[in-house]
Amino acid sequence: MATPYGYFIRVLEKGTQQAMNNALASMDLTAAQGHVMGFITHRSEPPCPKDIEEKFQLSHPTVSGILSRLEQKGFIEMRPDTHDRRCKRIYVLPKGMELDETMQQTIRATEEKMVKDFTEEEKTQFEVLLKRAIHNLDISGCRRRHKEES
Amino acid sequence: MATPYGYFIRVLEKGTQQAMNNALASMDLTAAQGHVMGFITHRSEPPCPKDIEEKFQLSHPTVSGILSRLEQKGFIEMRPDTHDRRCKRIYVLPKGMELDETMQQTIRATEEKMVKDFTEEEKTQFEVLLKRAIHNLDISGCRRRHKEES
DNA sequence: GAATATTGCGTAGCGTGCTACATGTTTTTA
DNA sequence: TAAAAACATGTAGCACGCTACGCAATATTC
Repeated sequence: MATPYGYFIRVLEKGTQQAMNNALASMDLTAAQGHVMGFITHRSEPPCPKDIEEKFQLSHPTVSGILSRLEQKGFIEMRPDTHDRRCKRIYVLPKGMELDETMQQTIRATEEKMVKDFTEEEKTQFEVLLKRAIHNLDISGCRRRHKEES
Repeated sequence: MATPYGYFIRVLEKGTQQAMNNALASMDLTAAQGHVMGFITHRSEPPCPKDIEEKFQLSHPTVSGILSRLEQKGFIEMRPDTHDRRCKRIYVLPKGMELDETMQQTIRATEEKMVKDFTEEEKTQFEVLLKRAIHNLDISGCRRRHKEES
């Protein structure tokens, strides 16, 4: 076992997940739900589930489950698109809007905590290495076809 | 959204997970199961579930589930410790022993693919930064107390 | 226009992560 | 020795990843 990067990545991922969960718990949100809420709130157009799948590289059932829970909590609402009835449009409800500011701040604070003693160079390096590692594996999240980055 | 490290970490973790799953699928193993099998096989003493929890920073129910599946597949066997009947000792069965060589090789190959175009310096740097990020979050996996590194 | 392919979503079922609670076994304390 | 604390494991129940399958709506092809 030369250098178990996989181990560190697992632990780090679990750590960030947990830190986010703790930070967002007071808002009745999980980490995944928080990220999705942020994305929906800051879209010019109400997105479809499909957009979220692509953005976060998640499978449909995963996104579907997260959206159900968000809907159940009264943060969002889903209505079929008027033109293409296959698509569902996701609308943020007032209760969901209220979360936004605190949530973004919380997410940001947690991100920053992780690299709190990194120099600017190290931050850049870290991001570069993460991206290259992702590229090397080239599963690119799922087996979805590539699209131009949005 | 300054620098969403969290995003890259999630994607990278998912990528390695998936790569490992694909690589080990032919052996009827998942990534998690493979890592646990490796640990059990290369222990001088047959470990307890507790040892695995500490090694991989996982909760008891998680480890418990993985071990059940490994046992069901006939790779391992669990018997109560003779001296302390609270503990279960985990023994690798012949069918599990057979896996080892191929499995270790596969895991290693996937790890190396991830950093295939990294210089030695970059590899070191990557590991250092991952460790520091983990330390900064200091959830240290779970809420378990620290122990001397084994 | 009709048959076919593609697309978007839903559900079933599983593995892996968690917390919270219960059980039985040691160890410690009184 | 008896009561209490600590410890290792088990189970219930949930969130979130996945694959595989099915259905309805749109697009494409003939």
